[in-house]
Amino acid sequence: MFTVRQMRYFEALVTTQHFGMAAEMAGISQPALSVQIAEMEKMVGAPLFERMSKKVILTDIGRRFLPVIHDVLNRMGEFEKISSTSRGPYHSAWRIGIISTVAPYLLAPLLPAIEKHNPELKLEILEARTETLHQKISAGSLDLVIAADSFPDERLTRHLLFADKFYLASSSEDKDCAGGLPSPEAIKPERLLLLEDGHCLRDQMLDLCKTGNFRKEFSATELTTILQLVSYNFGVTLIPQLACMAEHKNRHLRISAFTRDKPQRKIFLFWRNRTPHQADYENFAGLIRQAVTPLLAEAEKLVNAHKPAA
Amino acid sequence: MFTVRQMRYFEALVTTQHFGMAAEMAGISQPALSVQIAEMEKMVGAPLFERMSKKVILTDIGRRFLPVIHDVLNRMGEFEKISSTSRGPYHSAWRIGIISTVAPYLLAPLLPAIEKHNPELKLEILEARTETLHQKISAGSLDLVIAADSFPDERLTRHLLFADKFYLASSSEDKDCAGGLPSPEAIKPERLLLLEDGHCLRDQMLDLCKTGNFRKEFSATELTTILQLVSYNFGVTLIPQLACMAEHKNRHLRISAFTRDKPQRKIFLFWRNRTPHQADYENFAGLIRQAVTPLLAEAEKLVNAHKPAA
DNA sequence: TAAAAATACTCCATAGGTATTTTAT
DNA sequence: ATAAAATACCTATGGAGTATTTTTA
Repeated sequence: MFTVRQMRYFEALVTTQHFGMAAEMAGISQPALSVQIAEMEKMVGAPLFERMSKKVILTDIGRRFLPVIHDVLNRMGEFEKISSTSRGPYHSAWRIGIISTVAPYLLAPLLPAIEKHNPELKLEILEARTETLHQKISAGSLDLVIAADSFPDERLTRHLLFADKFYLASSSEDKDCAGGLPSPEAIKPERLLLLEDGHCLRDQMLDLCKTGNFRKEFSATELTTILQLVSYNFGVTLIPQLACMAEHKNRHLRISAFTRDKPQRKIFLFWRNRTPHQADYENFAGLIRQAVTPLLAEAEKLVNAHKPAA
Repeated sequence: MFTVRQMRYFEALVTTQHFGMAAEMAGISQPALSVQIAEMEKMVGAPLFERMSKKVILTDIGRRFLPVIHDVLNRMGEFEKISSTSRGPYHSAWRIGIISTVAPYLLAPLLPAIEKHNPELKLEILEARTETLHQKISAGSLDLVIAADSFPDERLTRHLLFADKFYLASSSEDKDCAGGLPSPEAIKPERLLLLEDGHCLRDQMLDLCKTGNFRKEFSATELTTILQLVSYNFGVTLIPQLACMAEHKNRHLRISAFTRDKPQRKIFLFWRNRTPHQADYENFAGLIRQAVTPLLAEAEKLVNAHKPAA
């Protein structure tokens, strides 16, 4: 229908009530403005202005367009603001998805680090399983994903954040595990507790333990829940290094490294290949690494401290 | 900033997530659409879309423009509706101003007549004095004015609605006037009651009575009020023919024609010369004439019926 | 290799400018 | 006669088309 130009001219003519002045206000010549107004009137099929000797006023029809044109032009004014406030990378929240076995343990050190080094950065966080996160980042409803290895998609770029070792989590009363185990395979399948289906951590554990014969009567959505069960000696499970410091507060939980194997998962930061924020995201990966490094180191120390005792 | 075209293309690209399909949706070629989107991105100074292998999605910046663009395009959709509902002359209310000594008496028969013959027509009515009405119709905040003779403005077209005779209004107890008077000049100035300053009817009366020596201690904004005073024999006044039938209900009021002079005022319908509704307004004038004719005739009959008695 | 978007170029429609005419006061 | 808008005519810009290249999966 009307062009933005024409609406500007219309507005100028309404305010000045004079073709010459309106043209001046719009920065064009009087005939140019006359032509555009005439064009608008042709489209509507009726006069929008009543030409009087000394001034020009809206017709009843023209008057009906006025509020809409005003609104449209006002709203379009927002474009400038959006442009100018979109300079840096932190003008809108980054929508990040994190698998649920990482999210709580990672956010604890990460959010303070962001607050300290990058207070401009706002995150929108979605905690979900790998598959959901994959769908959402592909569809564009997430900008970033933090997930583990098995996440093959050529359209996504991934940067390694850290390697997350698996330790054995058992009850402090569990005598079988008191001396540690050589490898995940040594776990008695009937004592193995797992997260519910769909969690990548569950798949990784099954893979490492090389069994399908685990305790199917227990399954939980949260690792914390599993670890509670473990602490009451209902069974054992694998605990990622990242989770150690948080879960270690539970005194009945014994965490020990495997004596032979050193199983681990790798945690990556993913983004779509052609994001315009490649560089920002790389910096962000660095920030995450900085934030988790001390946490992982503490966990390492904790496990090694147990070793001589075992 | 953006043109309406560009916003349409933007919207198409958001929904199709594909340059080729968006171009098809917009009815143009793929390069044409690419160029316009590129132009938008150049203006913003940042990419609005992230080009992926099989689809195209909004960047965080692009996402900020989306709601505004949607709103703007939606609002612009109203233009079509406004145009199409602006076909006939009755799509918006006619803003009519009527001098207060005419308004109540005229509207009584006019509004039913409109309801009957022109139910589509809606009026916005302003009752005010001549000067106010003149200003408002000149400024364009009124479309029509109904007022009396003395209303000289070359930029306004006027059509005669009717001639409104002046009769003598006196109390039925007023013996001086019992036999009628030959002319307004015969009214004793000290008995003459007038409307407050600014009413054209007051000026007309003063003119007709050729005096400045009237009863200054009474003045009212409503003719009805004056006529109440008259009925209690506080004085006399001139009553316009149009008002007779309405005011005649007061039994103490005597209305009589002057025996020698036949003073009158003429009531006109005014509009701005170059209104696009000339023809409609002429029809409207006809409607008003039709509506008042019986009222005036009744008044005439009423006064003539009194004559033999006098 | 195939699909998709970007680029190059040409063309035409449209907006704008200047000069002039028309219209109304 | 004057002021204002409309018209005529020319120019320049910008949007669109076709053909082609570049890019990425």
